[in-house]
Amino acid sequence: MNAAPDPSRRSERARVAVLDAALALCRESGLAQLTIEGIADRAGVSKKTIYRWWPSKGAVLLDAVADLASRTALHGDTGDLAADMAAQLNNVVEIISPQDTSPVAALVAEGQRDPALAASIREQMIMPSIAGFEERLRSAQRVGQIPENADFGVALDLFYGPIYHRLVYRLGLPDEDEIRTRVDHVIAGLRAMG
Amino acid sequence: MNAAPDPSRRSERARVAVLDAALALCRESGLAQLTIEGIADRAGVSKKTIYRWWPSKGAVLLDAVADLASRTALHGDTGDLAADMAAQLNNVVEIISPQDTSPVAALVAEGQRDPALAASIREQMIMPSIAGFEERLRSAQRVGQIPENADFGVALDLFYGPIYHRLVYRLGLPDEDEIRTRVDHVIAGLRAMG
Amino acid sequence: MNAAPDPSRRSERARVAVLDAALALCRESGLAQLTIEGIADRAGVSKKTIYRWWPSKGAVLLDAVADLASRTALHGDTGDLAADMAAQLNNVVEIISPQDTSPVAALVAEGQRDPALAASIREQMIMPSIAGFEERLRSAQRVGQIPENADFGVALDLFYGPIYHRLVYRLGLPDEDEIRTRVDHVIAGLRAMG
Amino acid sequence: MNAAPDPSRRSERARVAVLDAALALCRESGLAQLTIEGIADRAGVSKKTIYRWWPSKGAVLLDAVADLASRTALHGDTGDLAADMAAQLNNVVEIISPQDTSPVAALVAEGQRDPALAASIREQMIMPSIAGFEERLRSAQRVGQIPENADFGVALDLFYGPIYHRLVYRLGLPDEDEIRTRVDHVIAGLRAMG
DNA sequence: GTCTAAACGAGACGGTACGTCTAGTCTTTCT
DNA sequence: AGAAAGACTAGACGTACCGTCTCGTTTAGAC
Repeated sequence: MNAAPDPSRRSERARVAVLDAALALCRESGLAQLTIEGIADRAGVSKKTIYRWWPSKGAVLLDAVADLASRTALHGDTGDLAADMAAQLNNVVEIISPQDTSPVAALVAEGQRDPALAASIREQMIMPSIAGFEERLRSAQRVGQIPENADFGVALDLFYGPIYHRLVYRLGLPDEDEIRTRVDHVIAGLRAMG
Repeated sequence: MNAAPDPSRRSERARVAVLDAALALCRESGLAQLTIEGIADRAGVSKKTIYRWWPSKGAVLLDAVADLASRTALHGDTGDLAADMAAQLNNVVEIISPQDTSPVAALVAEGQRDPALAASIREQMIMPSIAGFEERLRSAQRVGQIPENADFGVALDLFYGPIYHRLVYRLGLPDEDEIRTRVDHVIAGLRAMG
Repeated sequence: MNAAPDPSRRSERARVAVLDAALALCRESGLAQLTIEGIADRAGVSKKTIYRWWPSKGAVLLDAVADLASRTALHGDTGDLAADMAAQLNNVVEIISPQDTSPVAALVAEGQRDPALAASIREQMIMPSIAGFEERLRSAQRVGQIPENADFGVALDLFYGPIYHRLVYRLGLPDEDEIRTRVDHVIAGLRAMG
Repeated sequence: MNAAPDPSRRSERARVAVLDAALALCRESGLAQLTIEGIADRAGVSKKTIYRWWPSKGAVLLDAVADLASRTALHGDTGDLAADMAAQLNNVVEIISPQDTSPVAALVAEGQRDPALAASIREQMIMPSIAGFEERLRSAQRVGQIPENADFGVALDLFYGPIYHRLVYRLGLPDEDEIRTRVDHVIAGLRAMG
C-alpha cells in the first residue's frame, strides 16, 4: 500500500507552478501540446510531483480552471434577472475565452476520454453553478419576474446551451449584445409558457 | 513530392471497413480506445491505408459520423415548425447517443486538439445543417409561424444549444418530451420578441 | 496455382534496366539504399515485373554481379602459376571494388539474411570458380610448380581468404603488389609443405 | 538539445537482457529475425531503452559479440607460434559458430549497410585483435620462429583470411585439423620467404 | 541547532501509439 | 499475356508520452 502524501508538507511553489504552466501551455499551444511532461518541464517540477498530487492531466487542468473561475463572483442578485443572467453569462464567456485554446474546452475534451474527470468536473464546477443558478431563479420567482411554474431545466438549457454549442463547434462565442438578446428571448419564452 | 493517391483506384471495401471499425470501437470503448492502430486491426486494414486517405484519426471519425448523419433526413418540412424541430432534434440526439461513448462527442473532443479537424467539422457538418435549419425557419416565416424579424442566430443557439451543453457536461441528453418542451419555449420566445 | 511466366515473352529491356539499376544504386549509395522499390523506380519498371522474374532483391544482385563477373576471363593459364593467380586475384579485387559500396559485399551481406540466396551464390559463382581454380592447380602440378600432394583446400583458403577478410572488415583491398607478395608466400608454403 | 543519458543510472539488468536477447535471437533465427522490436520483446525491455543506449541494431550486436569475445583469452603465448595461432583461430571459429546463424556473420552483414557500424567494428574488435596478433608475431621473431623481416600484413591475411572466406560464402568453417594444416603452411611460407 | 523523514528535481524504466517506410501481393489499365 | 502503375496487408522503424520507479538533494517539523 502506498502511503498517502502529507499535504502539510506540500510545496506551494510547485503547486502554483504546475497550475500556471498548465494554463500557459494550454493557452499558447492548445490541448495537443498539453502533456504531463510538458507541464513538468515548464513548471520546473518533476513528473513524480505532479502524479503525487493529481491523478491525471485533466485533474491538473480542472484545478487550474477552478482557480480561474473562483476569482469571478457568480450569479449575483441585483433584482433584475435579465441583467444578472447576462452578467453571469458574460463572466462564463470570459473564462472560456479564447475560444481556440480555451482551457475549459480542453477540460471538456479531456472529460470525453476520462469519465472520472467528467464526474469531477460535474461535481466541482457544474453542479455548484447550477445550484446557484436555480437559487437565482427562485429569487426571480419570488418577485414575479418569471412564472411560479417555470421549468428550471428548460431555463438552464436555454441560458447556458448557446455558449457550449458555439464553443464545441467553434462558431464564435457570443458577445455582450448577443448574450443580452438571448437572455431576453429565454425570459420571454419562460413567461409565455407560464 | 508525395504523389496524391488516385481516388478512382480506392478500395471501397477498405473504406467501409475503416469507418465501421471506427464507429464500433468508439461505441464500445470510448475515445481513449480509438486509435489508428485499433481501427486498422479491427478493420483488417493496414495503417498505411488509413494514413493514405485520412490525415488523422479525427478525420476518420468525421467521415464515419457524416455517413451516419447522411442516412437521416434532416430538417423536414411538414408545415408544423414545432413538430419538425422536435423531430430534427430527436434525430440529432439519436445520432449523438449513447452519451458516454458518443462518436459525435469524441469527434468534438478531437476537434479540440486538431484545429484543422474543427474547421472540417464546421464546414462539412455544421454549416450545411445550419443552412437547412435557416431554410426551414424562412419557410415558417412565410406561413406566419414565427415573426418576419425573428433572429435566426438566437433560434439556432436556443434550439441546438441545450443538446451540446448536456453532451459536454454529461448531464443526460434530453428525451422526446424534454425536447418538445424546449422547442415550445423557444418558439414562444421568438414570437414574444417578434 | 500461379502459372509460371513465359520466358520467351520476357522484356529484355526490362531485364537489363533492372540489373543496371541494381548495380548503379548499390555503387552510388550502398546496400541500405538498395531496395526493390528503388530499383523499380530507377529502372522505370514495376515492382511486379521484378517479383515476376526474381525471387528476391539478392537474386537481382546476384544476376547483376554474375553479369559483371562473366565479362572477366577467369583462371587463365600462361604456365606461370604465381602470375596467373596474381592476375586472377586482381580481377576479383576489381570486381569487388569499390570496397565501400561493393555489389559483391552487398550480395554477401544479403546472403546472411537469405540462406537460399547464399546457396545460389555458392552454386552459381563460387563453385564454378573453385573448379576453375583447382583445374589450374592441377595444371601447375603437372609442370611441377607445386607438389603432387599439395592441399587444394589450403591453397583455396590462402589464395582467396585475404581478399574476403579485408572486404568484410573494410581493411582496404590488397593492391597488385600486395597480391603478388601473398601469392608468393602461399606458393612457397605449398612447396615447403609438399 | 538532447541531453545525453546518465550512464551511472543505467540498468545493468536491462543491458545484459538486451545483449542476451540479441545473441539468442540471432542464433535461433538468423539476422532476418533480428529486429529492435524483437530484441525488446525478448529482453522484456522497452524499445526506448535500446535506443537510449545504442544507436542501431548493429551496435547492440557489436556489444553482444564483443562481450562474447572478451570471455575468451586471445593470442596467448606459450612459446610455440603454430600451437598458439591454431588455438587462437580455433577460438575465433568457436565464437563465429554456428555458421548459419552466426552473430559475427550477422554483424558483418549489418556493417555493409551501416558504415558507422563498420568503423566501430574495426576499431573495437579488429584493430585490438590485430595489435595482439602482431605482438605475438614479434615475440615469435625474438625466439627465431619466423624471420626478422617477415611481413606481418601477409601473416594477418593468411592466418585470418581463410576463416572469413569460408564464413561469407558458407563453405563450412575449418575444423581443428584444417586450422593446424593452414597454420603450418603459413608459417612455412613466412620462413621460406624470409 | 541538529536530526530525520518526506517531498522534491531529475530522469531511467516498461509500455503504447504515433506516423513513416519497405516488403511482397493484388488489381486495374494499357500495349 | 506481359508490363507499368499503384493500392493493398503486414510489420519494423525511430519518436513521444504515458505512468511507475529509483536516485540523490533539499527542506520543514520534531527533537
